[in-house]
Amino acid sequence: MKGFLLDIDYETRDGRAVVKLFLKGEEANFIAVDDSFLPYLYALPSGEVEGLVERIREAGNGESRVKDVLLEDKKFFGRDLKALKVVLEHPQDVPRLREIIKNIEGADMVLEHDILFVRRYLIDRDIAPLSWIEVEGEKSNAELRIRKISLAEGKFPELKVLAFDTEVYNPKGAPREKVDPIIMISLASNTGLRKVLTWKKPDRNIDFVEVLENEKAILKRFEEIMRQEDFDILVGYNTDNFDFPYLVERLKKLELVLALGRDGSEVQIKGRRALPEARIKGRAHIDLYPIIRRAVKLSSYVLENVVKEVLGIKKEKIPGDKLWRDWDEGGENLEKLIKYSMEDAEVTLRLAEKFLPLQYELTRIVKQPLHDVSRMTAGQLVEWLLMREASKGSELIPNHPAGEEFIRRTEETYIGGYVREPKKGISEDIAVFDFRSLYPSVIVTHNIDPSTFMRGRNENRVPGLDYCFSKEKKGFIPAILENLIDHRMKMKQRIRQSKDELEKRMLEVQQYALKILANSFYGYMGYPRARWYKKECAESVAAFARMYIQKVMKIAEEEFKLEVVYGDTDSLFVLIGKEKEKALQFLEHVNKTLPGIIELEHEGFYKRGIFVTKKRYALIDEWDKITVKGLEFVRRDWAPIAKRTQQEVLSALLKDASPEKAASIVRKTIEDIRSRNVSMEDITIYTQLTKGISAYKNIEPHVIAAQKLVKRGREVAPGMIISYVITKGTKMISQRAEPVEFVSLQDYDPEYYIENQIMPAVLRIIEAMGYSKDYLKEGIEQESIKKWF
DNA sequence: CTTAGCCGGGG
DNA sequence: GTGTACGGCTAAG
Repeated sequence: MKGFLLDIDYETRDGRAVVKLFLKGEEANFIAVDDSFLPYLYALPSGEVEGLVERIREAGNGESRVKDVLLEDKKFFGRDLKALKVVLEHPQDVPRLREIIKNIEGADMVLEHDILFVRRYLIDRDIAPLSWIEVEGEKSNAELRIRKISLAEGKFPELKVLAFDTEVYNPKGAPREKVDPIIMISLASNTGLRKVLTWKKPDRNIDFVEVLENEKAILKRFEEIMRQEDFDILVGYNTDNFDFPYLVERLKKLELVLALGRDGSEVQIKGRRALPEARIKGRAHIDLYPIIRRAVKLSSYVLENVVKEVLGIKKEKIPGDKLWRDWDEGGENLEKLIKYSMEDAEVTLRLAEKFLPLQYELTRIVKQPLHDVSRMTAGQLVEWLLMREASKGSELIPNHPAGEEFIRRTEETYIGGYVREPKKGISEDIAVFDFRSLYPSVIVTHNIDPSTFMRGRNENRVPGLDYCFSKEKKGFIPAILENLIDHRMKMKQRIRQSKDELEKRMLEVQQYALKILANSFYGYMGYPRARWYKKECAESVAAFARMYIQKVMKIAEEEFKLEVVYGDTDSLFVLIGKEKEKALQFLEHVNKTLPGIIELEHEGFYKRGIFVTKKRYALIDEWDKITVKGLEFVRRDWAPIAKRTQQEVLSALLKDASPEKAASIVRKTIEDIRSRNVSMEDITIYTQLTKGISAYKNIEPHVIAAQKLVKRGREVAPGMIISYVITKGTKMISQRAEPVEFVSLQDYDPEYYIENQIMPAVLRIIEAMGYSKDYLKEGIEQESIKKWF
């Protein structure tokens, strides 16, 4: 039978671990089970093997249940060796045996003792989630008992995706599980479902509303819809951290059981100490929040902002204190609330359509469950890819670093990329070049791998270091990376040839997934938690890269007489004047001198740029599109006026090339602040109170402001956004934070807003203009820029 | 300068 | 569940 693997899990039946595969069949969904797979670990013998085998078998007698000990030929960091595979009864026997073997004489090391059972199953059976699987076996109850399993061919099927959002009554700031009910559940699916489940009837009929008796009833109805429509994927926004944990607590309180899992199981919240995650067996639960955080850099990840930046949709947010009032007041306010809730689910679905395809592709490359892959960092993705490749090539998988080793690694540092000190100020007609995937190319070209690393030789030597990398055998990591890069090149070729837009889009996502992975290998080797960590490798990649970028800069300056105004790691910015052809000649020449797959590319032309310091600059292209790096105000506890002023200054410099105009904008803003010609909104700073006031050790401005709210008889609770302004006075800044509702424009401290908000935002840029203090002082008798402003 | 503590998203 | 985040920023030391 053929099935598309959606999810995998295991459970214990009669003391035996049974792997459960959730499959989407060609006709119907089904569950297949496999009880033939046993957990194991490896022990490395330090000397004579016979005795060790005996000792392990004896140690296993009784409680620890050793099924078998097998001598295998394996490799460890490329070296051939013998390892003992210790096969056990149940995954939970593994940690116990691990401890026993560690203390047995003659065992050097225990390996592969912490690989989750189902993940190991996927690797060893060589199957992958979101792929078609051929299973042979016999029906037993509602399940198929697997006799044989293998990968199969097939087209990616339509997956049924449900986006959902819950609204919770919250009269005291953050809602309290024991008291505050869930008042709405909104649903939007790619099968056309649009629905808000609630238990308060709006005055007028709204077609997508289903009014039920009470909270319990909407929860039950949610379960019913889930089971009837049998969704493959469930998406939400911050649902790991809020919606599902809250739902689970409410269910306990209401003494209600919801079987949302495909096998009738309940939602499980895992990882209490770290970040929680909500698992729904048989379906993938995807929380878009962590995905979007990794995928796009934004100043705020509030849903409304994400939707605005990513989808270009304007959507209003209902502030926390308004939500419960709207519910209480009913009438039009209730209708508004219902519509907003519906909108939340709808935009979540739109975001899912945008971000899920990449997760699908990463899942298919890394070959671990979608639920897990969607929560992995880039380093984890690389690691799972390496783990599978290691097993294929009988490489033993190294352990994660233990306590002290991890600390040692975090303390190891090395020199990173080369950054050229910029020519400060405005430059015109700039050509930008960068190396195509420089770090991955260096790893492959120079065969950089823990197993090829040597010291004190001369072949393939790392510039400036006593390291070199043998080219005798292709390293484990470069081999995998090369494969990935080849694959991606072929994909890009197919994109160029394809005429079918849909196919192009699919291939585009695939090549992008490969790019993400390829670009993560360098970081991985320098990541302290990595199994294949090797500082010297990461260090060498950076050293080779520095050599190449410096070499190319030298060619630009000495052979082509092009002025290099800036460059960072893998890029260089040169003044090209009006001779655009020269850029291409330079490029062609450079590429003849570069070895292996290392290649320089032309990134673009810009008509103007401002360079402030390393990593801080702004460019404008021929179509007036502005790119800003390192200057943006990403923190939300900046007053709006500071950010706006910075943007206006940048625009004056880039579009008008007018430092005078920039200066006058700053001057005008300062005047406005001094003369109090600003709005409250301009100067209000927002920070969330995330716990009770007394729980804070550090007293920050928003905490002081919250204390003042309490003093005035207002209730504050965790979760409230505190809006405050900094007022006049001589005390510390934090002591001068006042809740915005208790102050007027007469109270704020202009000097604070000028010195701590406006100045940091614009001063660096203004200074980089080569704006001598003298120039700024012209006509104004002041000593410094600060005073002049 | 380094170190310790806090924050995010959700309602 | 054969597992335990993370990177950025601020105030204090």
